[in-house]
Amino acid sequence: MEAEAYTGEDDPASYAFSGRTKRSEIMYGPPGRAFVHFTYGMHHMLNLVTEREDFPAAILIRALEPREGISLMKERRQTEELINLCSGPAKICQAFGIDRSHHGVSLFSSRSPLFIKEGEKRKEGEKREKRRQELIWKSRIGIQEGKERLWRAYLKGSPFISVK
DNA sequence: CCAGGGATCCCCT
DNA sequence: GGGGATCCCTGGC
Repeated sequence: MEAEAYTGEDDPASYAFSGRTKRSEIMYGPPGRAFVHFTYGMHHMLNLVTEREDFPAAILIRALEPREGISLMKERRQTEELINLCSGPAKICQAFGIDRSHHGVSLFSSRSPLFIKEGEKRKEGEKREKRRQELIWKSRIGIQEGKERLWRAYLKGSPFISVK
């Protein structure tokens, strides 16, 4: 529902800005791996490594619409508000139980403890999407820069995002 | 070796 | 709208 791109060594907000370090190393690896980042002493954030090997890039998963496992997510997040379960990068990790143990796992493999799955086809009788949902591109959250990089994308009209 | 700061969230005012 | 919680990577000395 909402994600941000961090790409290249010339992106000041990317951990690859200062080149290959222990922290940024995974961004130089093959695409499809989980990059779990720990910050502010208490929060995890989930990224998907993208681009070819040796080119540092990742997508930060910032928000999504909860579909399954709602009750477990509510318990982990200590809230009854559906809208508050996954409306932020650290909230997602809390709701899904993602931590550093997931760092480096393949998000493309169904054998992983965490992976991306193609969406189910709509069931008979369910409302069919008339057209592709439109993406809105804005500047990234928490990054101090102008509008030179509109690298945050979210589904237009979705209530399940972190910031309007 | 140590200080600074961070891709956040929650609670208070 | 502001501050605290609280870990760890990075860079500078």
